[in-house]
Amino acid sequence: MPELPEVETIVRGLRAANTIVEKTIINSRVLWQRSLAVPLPLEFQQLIKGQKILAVDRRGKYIVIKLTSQSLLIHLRMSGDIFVESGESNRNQKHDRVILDFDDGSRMSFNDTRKFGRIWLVDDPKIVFGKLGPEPFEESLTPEIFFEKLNRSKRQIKPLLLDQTFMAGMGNIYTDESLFIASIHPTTPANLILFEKTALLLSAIREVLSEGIKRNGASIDWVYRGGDFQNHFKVYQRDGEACHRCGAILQRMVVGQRGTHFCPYCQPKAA
DNA sequence: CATCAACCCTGAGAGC
DNA sequence: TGCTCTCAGGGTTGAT
Repeated sequence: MPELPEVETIVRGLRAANTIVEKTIINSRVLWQRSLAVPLPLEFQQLIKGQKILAVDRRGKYIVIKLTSQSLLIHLRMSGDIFVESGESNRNQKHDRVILDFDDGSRMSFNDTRKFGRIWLVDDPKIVFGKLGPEPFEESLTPEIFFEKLNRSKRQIKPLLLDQTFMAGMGNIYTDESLFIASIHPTTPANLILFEKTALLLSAIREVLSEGIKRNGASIDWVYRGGDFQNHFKVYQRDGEACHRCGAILQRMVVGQRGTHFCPYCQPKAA
């Protein structure tokens, strides 16, 4: 499930020389209509044809592809992935949903098994992510401001961190890992967390995301292959196993309708 | 404002 | 081997 580090890894790959930047889209194929959030397939194909790719960026979990006169936004959601290739492909193309053909004979495929991913072709990206919260690495997001944001909410800390309007980019994995590092129970009301603890949480978030980016960036090929961060989870999907820090048996519970993994000893409910 | 259920989907894993 | 059932999971929407 692509979260910020996975999306960042894909974006860096797409940004690499001779991948998609500077190429012109000469044709597009929409194999699953609902992968397009906006506009409708026919208009999408007419509008995107002839546009050149100028740059690739990331905002939260969105891939932002700047075109000549518009922006192509891609959200991978649960199972989305991007492949760029030329000539015959030995890849499983079963779940390809939208394909862009380039002027040099190569193509970019949006592959999405579960069909949750979405693509937007818009004049102004702000229309799509106008309400997104700050980037976790934004310098203006100081420990003081982070504390104030948390202090303003009575919501449980985990669902709050997953709320993209609070902060953009966090997903289930990195949230569980961050809360473990900061020793905060996932159901703790945000406004009850003391300043020192919130500062620790912010640095934990940045540490975990950086580690994720580093691991996925370690992929040999530019295409996202899953990286190897999954081998470094401290709590995620480790319920029933021993906590690396204290040896207690890690637990799983549902918080805000999400599977949540934590250490009952390191992350006591009293916080 | 906070919480919650339903929905969108498929494949993996469990149970038989 | 293979069938049926359950469920995860990001984000949106609508109800409480």
